[in-house]
Amino acid sequence: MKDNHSPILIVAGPTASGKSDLAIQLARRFNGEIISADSRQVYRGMDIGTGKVTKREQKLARHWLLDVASPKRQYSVARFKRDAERAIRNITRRGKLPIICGGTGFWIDALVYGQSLPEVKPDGKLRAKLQKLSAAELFARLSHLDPARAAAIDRHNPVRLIRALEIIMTTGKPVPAVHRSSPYHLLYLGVSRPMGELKRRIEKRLDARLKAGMIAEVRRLHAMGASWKRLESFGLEYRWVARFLRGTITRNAMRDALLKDIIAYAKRQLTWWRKNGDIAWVASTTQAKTIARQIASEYATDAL
RNA sequence: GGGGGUGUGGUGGAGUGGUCAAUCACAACAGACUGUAAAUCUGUCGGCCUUUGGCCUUCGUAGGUUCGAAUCCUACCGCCCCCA
Repeated sequence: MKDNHSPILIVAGPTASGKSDLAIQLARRFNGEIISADSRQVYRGMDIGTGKVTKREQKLARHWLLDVASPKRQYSVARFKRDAERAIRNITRRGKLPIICGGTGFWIDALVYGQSLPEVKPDGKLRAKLQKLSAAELFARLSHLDPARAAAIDRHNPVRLIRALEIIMTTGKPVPAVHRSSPYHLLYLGVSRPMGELKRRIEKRLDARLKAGMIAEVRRLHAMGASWKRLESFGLEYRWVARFLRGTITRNAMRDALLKDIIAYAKRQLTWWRKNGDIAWVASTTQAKTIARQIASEYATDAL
């Protein structure tokens, strides 16, 4: 853990684990600022459905990368990486501790493990064209153009196949292999809870969101120009509430399906982190505080 | 009391004589992930084994018909509907 890299605290964890609250506590304790690593909280107007921290909570600790994009436009890992790096530099320069907090594992890893993403921007036209092809056809093309990538890719996954084709067709050269080292001194916390407890929290929170005006929020987004298709692609509350608003399902069916989907999502998040040996998992607030104390001493002795 | 219907794996629900351990969906479990990542995608899912195959036990219960039954017959039990 002793190196010259600047320290970064990460608070990751599945949805409804309580990581936002913990991050705020840690920020207050260690003079930190929070960088949200959440692929849906970057969008303006998506508040209730994403569980975005309130303005009042934002006063307790400064938050970065909330509300930085229009829901009508595409925000992506690459932009996140660039924006977050800028935020980290800004925070560090002022002698404060950057705290990455979020549930989007892919984004956190892209930022924190110094992966270089291929310099190929999404090409809407090309994607639209490729979308018409079946997975088998896409795979056949990729095998022809970039056999190495084809060998490693999930041949059934159109999203992956299309991006891989986009890269090879634009650059003509294969994607470099991933290396897993970090330019930062990582203090990687994971907030976990027993599955039963997590499910209860998810359900309770879902009902609170419905009561708090989640349906109106989605209606507003659509009125402001976010297409049904777009809302569908946001997943979870935005997907299911949009279906309800279009009248394809009842309110009860919406709630049931949504609950299942959120739970499945939490499991997928856990799968992402499970294999990551850098993470120190905390299961309770007390445990988090203990770890925080350790971090405090470490941070004081070798980081600054 | 009379008539009709129905009972399938954790759930819903197919299957109506052989190719059925039983379509499918959901749940459950496991996994992938390089600019859509709350998205997208994969595998397992009765039990056991020497696991591209073999064996065993399952389709309300008990018998029966048949070379062979989740599928046909009889009785019983449960549930539903109609008539009384």
